[in-house]
Amino acid sequence: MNSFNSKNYLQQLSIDCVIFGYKEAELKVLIPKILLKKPLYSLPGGFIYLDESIDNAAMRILEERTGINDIYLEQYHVFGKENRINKDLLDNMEEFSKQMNQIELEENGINWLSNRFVSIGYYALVDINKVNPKIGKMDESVEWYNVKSLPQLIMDHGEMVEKALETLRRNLDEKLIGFNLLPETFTMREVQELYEAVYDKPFARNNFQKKILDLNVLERLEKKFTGAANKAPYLYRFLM
Amino acid sequence: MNSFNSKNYLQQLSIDCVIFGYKEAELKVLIPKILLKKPLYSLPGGFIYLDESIDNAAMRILEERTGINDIYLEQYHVFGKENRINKDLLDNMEEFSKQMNQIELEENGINWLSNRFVSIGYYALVDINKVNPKIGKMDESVEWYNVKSLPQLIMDHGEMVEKALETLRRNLDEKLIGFNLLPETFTMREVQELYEAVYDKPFARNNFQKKILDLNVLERLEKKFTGAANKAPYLYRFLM
DNA sequence: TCAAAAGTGTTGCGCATACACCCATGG
DNA sequence: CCATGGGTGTATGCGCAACACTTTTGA
Repeated sequence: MNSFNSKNYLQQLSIDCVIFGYKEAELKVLIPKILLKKPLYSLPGGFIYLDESIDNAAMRILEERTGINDIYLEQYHVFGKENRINKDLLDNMEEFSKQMNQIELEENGINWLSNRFVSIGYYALVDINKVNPKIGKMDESVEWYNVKSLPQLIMDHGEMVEKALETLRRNLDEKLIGFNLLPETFTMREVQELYEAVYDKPFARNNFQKKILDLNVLERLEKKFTGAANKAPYLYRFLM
Repeated sequence: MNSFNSKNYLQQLSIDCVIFGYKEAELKVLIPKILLKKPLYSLPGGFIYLDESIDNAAMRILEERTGINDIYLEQYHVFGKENRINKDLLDNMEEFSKQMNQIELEENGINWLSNRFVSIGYYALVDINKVNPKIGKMDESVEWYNVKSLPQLIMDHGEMVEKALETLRRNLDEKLIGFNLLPETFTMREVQELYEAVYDKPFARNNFQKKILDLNVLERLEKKFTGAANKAPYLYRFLM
């Protein structure tokens, strides 16, 4: 891996990704923890090469983090307040950077990071079972957090998650993108619990089943016998 | 006015505005014509000062063009293909720039404009009667064009209008933003013709009236007598 | 009195919701 | 045989679309 060189990137423009996953009836977001004295949590992000489209940059950043590359991905908002500076990070790098000279600062991108950045927000929907979260160079760990109980995030990243969730809610029904969060086959109960996690409200079981089946985008497969003392549910596969 | 200095702006990031107006049952877009041998049409755009939010930059650009500043304005998409360069403009400035030296090129922003730009798309809804389009330094003219018969636009600006119109259609009902396109008072027919212009399809008069009135956002005022030999329509005012 | 445009009412359909019931499964 | 959870059917209300009818206006 080459050392950091800010000259390769578009200046003062970044990408941040809200990566949604789903497991055990919870909508989750992938959040790295930055390795510093005071723990900082931030969205996975990155920069755009001079000869790279913003969509490709987002895909590259996602692949770096998740190891998978056929991900549902959508640009949803640009965050560009005038004072959008990564103050949390800089405050906690003071002692770190004091021991460096100017050249070292440049080489490690510290000066670069002290700039104002306009950030393009993307959200991604992944099958959480296929993801092997990769810990970045600056990170201590990467974890899935329930979207309802995220740790405090740096800068405006909390707001970025909020807006991503709003967009997901608006698009879930219309674009039928929810199935990107599920494994290859799933039961109707899983679909319902996913919807309930996204909208944070219950749905009536019979009406929900009817609504989803009437979309005509699911193929009914064999039954799933779990050993439980009840009727075995059908498995489904998404057709599009 | 100061001479152009690219150092004052965020690099390689621009804003382009699709300014919608409405008149005579037509949805219109404000398009400047760039002053060159070959006529070029482009969206009104500009750049972002280093200490300016992107929303404020968009408002400033709009005010420069329209003279009004309480405009409905919404960021809708970022356009960032890898080769997004203003080739049309550069091709037509060759002889122009041949006669300049390097310093003059810099001073006039010609070199700056030859860069790749990521552009944030905004759309605006204005009361066309309040606007006095201002001709920019580089422009030959600024005109309102029917969105259905725009001239050929440079770069991806045609695509930008398309996407802005899609967004407007999605938001018109949900956010009740259409009234920004109408004058202070208006008849129900005008509202309907506006909707028909936006969606490019007819609506049934009685059902449309009922739908709009049931929103409870209009105040019914006095009747409007035009001298025509038919029942006088009510005037309405938008309440929000 | 008449044409043109505005205002209002009625009916039917589709969709979402609420309630109810039956079925399969393993202990 | 029973508790549990899955699958399906029916009634109701609301919003939208299609139809019809009445009212106002100035020539």
